[in-house]
Amino acid sequence: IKTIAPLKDDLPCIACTPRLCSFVHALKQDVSPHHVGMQRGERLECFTGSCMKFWTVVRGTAAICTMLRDGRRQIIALSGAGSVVCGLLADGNTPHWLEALEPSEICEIDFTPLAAELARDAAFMRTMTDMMHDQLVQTSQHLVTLGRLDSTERVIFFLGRLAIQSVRQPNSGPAVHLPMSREDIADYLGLNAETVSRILTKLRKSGLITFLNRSEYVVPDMTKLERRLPLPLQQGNSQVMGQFADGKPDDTMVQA
Amino acid sequence: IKTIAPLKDDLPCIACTPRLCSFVHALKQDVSPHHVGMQRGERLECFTGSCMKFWTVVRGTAAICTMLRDGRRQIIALSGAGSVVCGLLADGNTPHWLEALEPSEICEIDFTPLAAELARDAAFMRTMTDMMHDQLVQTSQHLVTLGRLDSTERVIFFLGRLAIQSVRQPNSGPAVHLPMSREDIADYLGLNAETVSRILTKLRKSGLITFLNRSEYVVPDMTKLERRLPLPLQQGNSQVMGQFADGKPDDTMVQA
DNA sequence: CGGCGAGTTGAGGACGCTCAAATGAAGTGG
DNA sequence: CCACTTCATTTGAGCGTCCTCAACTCGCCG
Repeated sequence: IKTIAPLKDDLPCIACTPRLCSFVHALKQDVSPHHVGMQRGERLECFTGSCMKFWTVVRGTAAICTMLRDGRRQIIALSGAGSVVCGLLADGNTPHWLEALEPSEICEIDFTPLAAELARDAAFMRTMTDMMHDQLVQTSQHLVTLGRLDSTERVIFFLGRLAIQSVRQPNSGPAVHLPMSREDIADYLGLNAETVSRILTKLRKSGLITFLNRSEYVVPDMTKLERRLPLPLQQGNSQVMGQFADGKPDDTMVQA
Repeated sequence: IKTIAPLKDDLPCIACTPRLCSFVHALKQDVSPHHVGMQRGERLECFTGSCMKFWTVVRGTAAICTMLRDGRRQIIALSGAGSVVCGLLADGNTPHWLEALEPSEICEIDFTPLAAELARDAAFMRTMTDMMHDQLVQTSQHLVTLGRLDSTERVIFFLGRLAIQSVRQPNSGPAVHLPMSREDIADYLGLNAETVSRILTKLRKSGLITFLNRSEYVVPDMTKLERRLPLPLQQGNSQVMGQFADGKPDDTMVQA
C-alpha cells in the first residue's frame, strides 16, 4: 500500500474515467487515494454498511463477487482497467467483495470523511449517478444473458464483448487476453467450469475462435460470431447526466 | 391521460418514495406530472436515447422488459406501487419498455426541459443516485438468482420476497396477491411457463405454499420457506447518499 | 523426475424445455 | 341460465442441455 502521486508518467489517474481524483483536489482535504497491489484471489471486503470507498482498477481485472450460504459463487460484474467500483453496491445480506482475477493494481479512495460535504456537490453527485447508471446498464444486460441465453450463447457473448473491449485498449495487439480462469468464467456466466471448457473446445473446433494458448484467442470473423447471438455485441453509447452539465465544472479541476 | 392535481385524497404522490414531485414544484416550471392508466400488456416505450422521463407506479404492477431478436423476453425488474422507473436505464441496443402486468396507474414526469438545471441541483442528483442505487442492488440480487439458483429455489425466492413486500403494504390481509401471469413469472425468473406451473403445484402439494386461488396464496411458515433457500429472504436496509444530507433540503419542499 | 493445480474429456443422470392435450375460468350471446 | 368461445393454466411424454463425478492431460515449479 503506497500513497500515490496523482500524476506520474506510468499509470496516472487518467485511467480513472470518472476522474474521482478531481474531487479529492477540489476539496483540498486529506482523502488520500492510494494504490493497492493484489494477487489473484485476493479480496477487498468493504461492502458492508455505508462506506463511501471507491476502487478504480488501474491494471489487471477484478470481479464483484458474492457467495451463497452453501458456497455457490456468482460474479456479478467484471471490472477491467479504468472501471470504478463503489462500496455502496452491496445489499447487506449476502457477503460481497471485490476479488482480483489476475494480478491487479487498485486505486482506493475513501470519501467517507467528506461524505456530508460531497452530498451537497452537484458535480460529484452527477458523477455518482453516472457511475451507478453505467453499472446498472451493464448488470441489466448481464442479467438478460443469464436469464435467456443458453450456455454456448453466453460464452460467445462473453468472448465477443471481451474482444471488442480489447481493441479499444491502446496497447492491444490482435490477440485478446482472457483475464480469468475457467471457473471464474463459469461463475460469471452462471455455468460450471467443465461446461465452459467443453464449449471453448467446441468453438475452437468450429473455427469461430482461434486459441493461441489457454489465455489468448483471436476472433477471425466477428460478424460470424455475432450471427450466432440473438442480441448485438456492440454496446450502444449510454448517455447520462454528464451531457446535461453545460458548464462542465469538473474539467476545470483536472490537473495538467 | 389526465393531468394530476398533485395532492388528492385518493392516491397522492406520497406513494412516490423519492418524491420527485417536490422538484417539480421547487422549480416552478410547467413540468407537468400526469397519471396514465394502463391495461395489462400495455407498454410505455421511451428507453431510447437520453430522455429524462420518470414513471412512478401508483397502483398495480409494471415490469421493465427487454426482448431478444428471436422473441425471447426477459423481465429485468418488477415495479410495484411506489417504485420509480427512469428512462435512462436502457442500453440502447435491445428494445426496452415498461409493461403493465396488471391494470396499473403510472405517474409520468418528464424532466427533460429542466435537465440542465437539475444537473446542477445536488439534492436532485442525490435522489437520482439513490434511485439508481436501489435499482442496482435489486438487479444484482436478481442476477445472482438467475445465475446460481435452480428453478425451485427461484420460485420460492420470488414468492417469499413478494410475501414480505406484501405485509409491508398498509391494506394487506394475510393473503399475498400474485400480480402477474405464469408466463410473466417465467420471464422474470428465466424459466418457462410450464416449469413455473409445475413448481407451483409441487410447492402446493408439499404444503410450503397454500393457494386460495390462482393469484392469491399464503405462506404458512416463512421460516420453513427460508430454510429451502441458500440466501436470506429479508432485505437489508440499504443506506445510500440520502443519509449524508444533513440539512435534508428536500423535506422543506414537500407540500402539505 | 515427481508433485501440484488448472484444464480437458468422458459417462451418466437430473433438470428444465418442447410439444401436445386436457382442464379450468371468465366472458358473450342466445 | 346455459351453450360456446377464448385464453390461461395444468399435466403428461419425450428429449436435449447442462451438471456431477471421475479419470486423464498439460504446464509449471521445486
